[in-house]
Amino acid sequence: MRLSGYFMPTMKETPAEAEIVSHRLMLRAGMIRQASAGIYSWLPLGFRVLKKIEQIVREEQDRAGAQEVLMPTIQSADLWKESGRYDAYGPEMLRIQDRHGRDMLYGPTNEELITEIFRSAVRSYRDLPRMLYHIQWKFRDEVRPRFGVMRGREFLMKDNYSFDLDYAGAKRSYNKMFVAYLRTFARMGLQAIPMEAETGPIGGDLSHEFIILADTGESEVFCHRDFVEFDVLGAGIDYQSDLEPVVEAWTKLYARTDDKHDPAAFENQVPEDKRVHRRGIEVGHIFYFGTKYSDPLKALVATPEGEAVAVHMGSYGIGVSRLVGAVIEASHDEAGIVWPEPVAPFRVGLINLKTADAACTKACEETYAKLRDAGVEVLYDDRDERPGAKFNDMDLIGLPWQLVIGPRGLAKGVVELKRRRDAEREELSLDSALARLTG
RNA sequence: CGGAGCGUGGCGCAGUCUGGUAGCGCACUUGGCUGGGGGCCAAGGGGUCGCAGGUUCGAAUCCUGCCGCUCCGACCA
Repeated sequence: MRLSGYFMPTMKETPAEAEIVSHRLMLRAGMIRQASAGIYSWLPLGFRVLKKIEQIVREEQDRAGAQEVLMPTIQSADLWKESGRYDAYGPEMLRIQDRHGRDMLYGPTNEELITEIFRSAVRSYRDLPRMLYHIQWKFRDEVRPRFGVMRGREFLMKDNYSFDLDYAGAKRSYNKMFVAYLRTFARMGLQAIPMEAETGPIGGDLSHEFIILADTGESEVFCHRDFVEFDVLGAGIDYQSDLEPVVEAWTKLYARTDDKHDPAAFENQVPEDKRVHRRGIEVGHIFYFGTKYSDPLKALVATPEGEAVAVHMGSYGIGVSRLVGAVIEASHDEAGIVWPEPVAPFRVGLINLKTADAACTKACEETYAKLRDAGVEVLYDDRDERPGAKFNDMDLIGLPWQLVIGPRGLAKGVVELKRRRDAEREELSLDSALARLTG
């Protein structure tokens, strides 16, 4: 992509409305624009990141054996009256009426709808287990939206629902999602720690929140330091195998958010030098809630004995749009965003230091073509701007690699390759730089 | 929903107390000089001062109501 024609309105100054760093940087980098409180438009750069994150979530859901569907944003209130949550949910739910005066709502979550879909099609234990998920916009009319996309009213969420015959089956599904979540966040360069959690209005009795550590996080967390070094991607995962040992390994150490925190237990179970007390951001939440919805909504299946029983369900959410902000909270510096490669909007930023210089521009154009031909996602700054403006913009948007080509270096036969993460710069020939970026 | 604050050009702000018809920096346009970390000179364009009503000869400024947004708290993916 050529920056000269790319819609990326960066800002030197920070809009007054943004308080936390991810919000500020997303606005300054031209990733989002606020439409109204807690509701955002995604501009090209931000949208690319959102799509990258969404795709990683999708791949790991599929790998764990879940199947993607797409349910609507607007739901009929009838189902919610049936489950009893139409009255229970409160003003967070955006209630609307269609032209016939029928009660509708903009879905804050989808347990009712998925259960309705399931019950209409499944009758026998032979059709179990199933895991169905979708990635869809939700709306929760928060009292106070804040933190940009981290706590918006409208947000993109992956929610998965599992259906099993009994608790043992449901626990197997729960374990699959537990492991899938660890993999999902690890692939984005995030160390997510599963913590015992309150189940909230969704309900249920087995639940973990996945928290990433970040100084600007919204909640206080307490955990064992060993969590920070756990590696989940190293070992291949067979989702057909018994995952209980993996889940146990990840849950036996102390890890709780402040509302579940027990100082005495913390001090008992965790040696002083292993105690971590930091702030964190919730990026995922998994629940087992048994027959809470299948009972009232009569999602029944026949057992091998021919008895009709309510299915055991779980739900598993990941805040996809929240993750964009969360990654930035976990990965930035004074100059701007520092994208982990898997979620970066582009892998390489190519900087033409002097577009007026024919030789320099020729080298840049050729390099741009070669990188694209090699399948590298590259953003080429071909604007007629001062070098300083280009450097600052490139640091701000945080692409992992910057390839800097200028007349001065070309005269010596070198270009500069800069790694955004640690600002390490290296002068090398254009060919070796290309080899590095395409290899 | 309690508490606090803010709405003045695309962004950041001054002007409001003490009423006299709107200003600064950045950005933008044109020309020139420039060119390795947000340059310089010159000339320009752009604002119903959130909305509505009121007071006044005269309102960004005073009064009333409304709307929007932000921050702290309680609450949540």
